[in-house]
Amino acid sequence: MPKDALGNIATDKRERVLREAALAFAEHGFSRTDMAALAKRCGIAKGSIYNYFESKDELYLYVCRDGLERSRVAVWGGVDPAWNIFQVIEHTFREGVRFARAHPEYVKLYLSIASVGLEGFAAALSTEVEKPTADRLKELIRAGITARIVDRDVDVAQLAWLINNTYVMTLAALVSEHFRVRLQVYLQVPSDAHGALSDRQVTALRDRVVAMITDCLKPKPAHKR
Amino acid sequence: MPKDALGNIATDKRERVLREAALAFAEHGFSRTDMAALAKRCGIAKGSIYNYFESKDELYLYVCRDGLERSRVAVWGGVDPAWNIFQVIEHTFREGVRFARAHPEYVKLYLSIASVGLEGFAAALSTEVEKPTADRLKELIRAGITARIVDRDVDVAQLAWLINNTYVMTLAALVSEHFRVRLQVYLQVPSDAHGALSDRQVTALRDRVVAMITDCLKPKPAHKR
Amino acid sequence: MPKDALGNIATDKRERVLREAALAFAEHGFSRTDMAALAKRCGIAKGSIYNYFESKDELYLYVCRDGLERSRVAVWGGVDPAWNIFQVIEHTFREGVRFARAHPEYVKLYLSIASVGLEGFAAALSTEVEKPTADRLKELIRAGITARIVDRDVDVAQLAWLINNTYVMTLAALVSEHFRVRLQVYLQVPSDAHGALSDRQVTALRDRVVAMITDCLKPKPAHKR
Amino acid sequence: MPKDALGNIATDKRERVLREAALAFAEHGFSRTDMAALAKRCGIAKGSIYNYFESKDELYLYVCRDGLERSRVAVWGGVDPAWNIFQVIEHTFREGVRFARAHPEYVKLYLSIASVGLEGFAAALSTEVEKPTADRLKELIRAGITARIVDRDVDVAQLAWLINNTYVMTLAALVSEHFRVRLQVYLQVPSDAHGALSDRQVTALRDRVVAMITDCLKPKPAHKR
DNA sequence: AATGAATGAGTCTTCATTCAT
DNA sequence: CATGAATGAAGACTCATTCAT
Repeated sequence: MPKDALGNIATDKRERVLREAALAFAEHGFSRTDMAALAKRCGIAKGSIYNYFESKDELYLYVCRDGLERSRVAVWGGVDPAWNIFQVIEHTFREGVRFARAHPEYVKLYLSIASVGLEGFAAALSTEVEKPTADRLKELIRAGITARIVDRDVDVAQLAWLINNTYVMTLAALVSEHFRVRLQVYLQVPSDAHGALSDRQVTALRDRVVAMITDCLKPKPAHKR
Repeated sequence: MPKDALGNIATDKRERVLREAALAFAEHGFSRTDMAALAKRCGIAKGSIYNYFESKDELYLYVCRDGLERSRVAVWGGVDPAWNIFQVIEHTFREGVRFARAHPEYVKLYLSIASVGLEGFAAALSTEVEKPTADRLKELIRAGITARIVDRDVDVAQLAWLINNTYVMTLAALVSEHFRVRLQVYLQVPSDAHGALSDRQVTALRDRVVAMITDCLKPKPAHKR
Repeated sequence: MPKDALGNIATDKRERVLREAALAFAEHGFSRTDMAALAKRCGIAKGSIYNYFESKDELYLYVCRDGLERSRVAVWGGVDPAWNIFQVIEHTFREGVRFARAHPEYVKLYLSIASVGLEGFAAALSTEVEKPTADRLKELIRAGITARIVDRDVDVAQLAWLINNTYVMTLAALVSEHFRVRLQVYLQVPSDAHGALSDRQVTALRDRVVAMITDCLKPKPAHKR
Repeated sequence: MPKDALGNIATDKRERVLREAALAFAEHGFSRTDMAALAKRCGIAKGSIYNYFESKDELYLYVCRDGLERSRVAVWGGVDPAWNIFQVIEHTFREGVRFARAHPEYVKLYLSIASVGLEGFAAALSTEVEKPTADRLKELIRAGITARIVDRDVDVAQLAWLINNTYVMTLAALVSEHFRVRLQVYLQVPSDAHGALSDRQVTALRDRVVAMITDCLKPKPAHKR
């Protein structure tokens, strides 16, 4: 969808544009991001952006897609096909949290695609983004049931949804003021003066959440009989 | 915070302004909502809005707050203090879903306070909105444990968070394109041509979700022994 | 020119309106003075001003005229018809300075009628305001020549103009940032931290200026022969 | 202070903008000058002005400064360092009057910086504008005293102030309705139907004023003895 | 491909004035 | 005569996009 020119420029310039655009959109939101200011951040001329992309909309869509792909690679890239659901959850939550801390802008962009006023974008991305994860989670749960490491009575789809809800809410808490406050109100995690969570707290939180999910998956003793 | 004039005008005019503003902000988002167009929708002159509110920002904040209060009343207003956690969940999910279908705009506004670029607003509202629900849920779970209708080993705070996550995601699916698609991808709920969920589907979904939560809460057979 | 209503309201309310209007116009200038804010300062409703005056323009004109009349009374009111030019200058400069310190707003309004963009107003007021003073000054100088206390060779009209120029510039320095700075640059009068002139400095300045004028008027020794 | 773009555009376009802005501000005053109308006068788009200047305020300040500099060059540019005070007064009044007739807008802008409501601007400009002239005048008077062409008893600072007061009032009379009326009331200069002064009258007026000043400076016969 | 000046529709906000109560 | 809500034209400023160089 971007213009050919995007492929013809130096790699580091392309990376710079995509990075700064992601940061800008994440920081100010779509509407409040100023193309002129963005160009300046990128160290290029205003007009140059329009050599790479047709419009602000297209740039936004591309940056979102690109960011979601980067997330996917970071979180699922190292997943071993041989792993079971517990190993995968352990891994994806760990990598997801790490990625959210390293690149909050991409998580923010993910959250923003659900934003009011941007539904036109969402339609294009939602399935594309959610389907692969949903399918893998469900497949892993089913495999877990077969392997008798997951309770046989669970509602597979529902549980996959719950796991991903938890994942999304956990990452959201790391990048969004609102979700961080919400999480703290529920889980009573103290925050420092600026409201940020420490590495230690984040790790503890992640482990606590993973434990909860594991607990939901585990075969119930009563049923083992 | 609004100007005195807001309190001096006819009730139905005030309601009209608040309703139309909520609809407009929910439909287009904060930035893309045009004050002139909004005034026209309200059937008043552009300048009149500025007799009621200092600025677009103040109007937005007021409308959000107002909408959140309306949600609270609709969902928690009919809760009987004598009810246990299961009854309350049953009730709040039922009323929450009903409210979301009747007034998707308010749910959208709730989701929007987490939006990028509006974090200044969020700070003012997040705790105010989340705390009461969090406290009540946790209190109900604790009471349930005491009454031996809830598993004694659950992590109270975590479970309250999980319940509310589920609530939020369910309602979000009713008002947001992205969350609806996401839910359908996970739960494989079919949608009609326009992507909307039928009443029947929504009811079934709600019951399925409530059942899952109930299942998480119930004392585990293994522990009963 | 004002409406009848102005004459029908309590005297203290009328005084309040005229005083606050003078202060407001002097502080912000005509264009930047807000009728709503002015009404609030006056402790009356916005609409009430329009019961007294047809328009902002009319109010402004009336306030200017009123202020100029007050100046005239304050400065020329106590002038004894028997006094000579030196006594009158002594008196008017003393009272003028006193008035400017007590009511800088009226002096500011005088200066403002010369402002660009308000020439329509000026036309109505200029002659009305300047003529009486010009005539009295010239008459006094002529009488001084007859009485041989003023040099017989002076250009009467020119000197009257010069005296009034000096008067205007002196008062202007007391109420206007620019003219104060200008005067200080020329006369090297030090100012305090806020740039204001002390009573002592003002008195000294006034006497110095009056002395200069007196010097211009006095018969030249060379001519006495 | 203006943006870089101002320096990058064609010289004639820049000159056009500065000229039209000076004319517009001088004609209507700051507040009543409409940026959209100004842009049209300049033959450019509304937004273009904002490529050159941050705001209306900045444009105004720049135009004033620029105009004052032009005045300075026009009036003082041709002054020969060897000239005495009489020659300089003769020259500056002649050139000042010529400039005021050719570019009344710049003289109006000078007068406007003293206007009520614009005092913020004045602070920045007053000293900058007045100091050089004040210093040169005082130096010339002092040199005149040394050369025995100026009365040794004059108050140098005061006389410099008086000379400049006269200069300002004379030029003001050429560009401002109020000051013209005021001057005519004092000096009984007749005006034509439109109130304007003819070239002949202006020249006569100028010579009369210069003569008065010269008279104030000249050594008094009494002292010559 | 790069630049950045030019554009003008669009947006928020102000404010003098009116008028129903 | 008092009030203050209502009006809508006006005005400063923004910004995505274009295009000549």
